[in-house]
Amino acid sequence: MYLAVMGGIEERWRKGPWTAEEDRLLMYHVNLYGEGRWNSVATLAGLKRNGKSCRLRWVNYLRPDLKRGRISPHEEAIILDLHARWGNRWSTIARSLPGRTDNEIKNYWRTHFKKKSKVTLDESAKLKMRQLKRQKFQQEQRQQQLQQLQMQQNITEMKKIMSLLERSEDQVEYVPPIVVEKQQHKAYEEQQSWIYPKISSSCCYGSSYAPETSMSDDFCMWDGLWNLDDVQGPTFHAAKAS
DNA sequence: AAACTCGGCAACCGCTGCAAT
DNA sequence: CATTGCAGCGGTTGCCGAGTT
Repeated sequence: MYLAVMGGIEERWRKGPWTAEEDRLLMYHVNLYGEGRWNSVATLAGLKRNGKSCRLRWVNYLRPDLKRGRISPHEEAIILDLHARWGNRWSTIARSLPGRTDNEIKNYWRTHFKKKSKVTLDESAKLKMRQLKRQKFQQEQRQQQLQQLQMQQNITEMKKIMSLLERSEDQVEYVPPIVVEKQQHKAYEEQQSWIYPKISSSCCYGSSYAPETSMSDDFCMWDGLWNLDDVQGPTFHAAKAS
């Protein structure tokens, strides 16, 4: 959106770094009226910023619950772990790190790990990468297993129905589709409960992985399977492409 | 001292999903 | 159902300071 002024066109919205005064105005209005409705915050506060810019400034810099300072080794481990699981879903990762923003984590990843993956990796990092990739691979395997189980179940279900249909019609107890669906759903949940470990609903980090298979046994195989430059793996790319 | 490189970070841009109309 | 506006997300850019040549 632009505002015509003498001698040409000038942008209506201010851009670039925020001043202390702008910060003060924004903080004052958010504290007064709360988060959300960023476009009206911008105009009410008398800021020449668009709502988007206001939101970003608040979320990434002014929010009182933000944690300042360097990322701790523990946080780094969480980032690595969750990135292996979620890929570049920074906001999802940020939810597991209270006080850290998606932007912060994204920047941290880019400056620290993106480079590390290209430059020489020390052994511990390599080990970590392998572990993470292996976990990802196992997850995919479980997914496939589950799909196969579902298919098998559908087939047996179909067979059951077919055999029932073959019998005389009045002997058949009619099972409404909704009931079949419910039974299938129940069976599916049962399968999930043993294929997947219980995952905490409140916090995505902290959920346990499936039990580790012996590290030394399959290490060579994993080593050969993984291309260390490609951290995200085939599933991630496929998902992204679709 | 000047030029250059690089890391870190704030901010912008384009896109998507969703709710309201 | 189509349109519109908004919030949120991920990718990218550009600035700045510190370190190096």
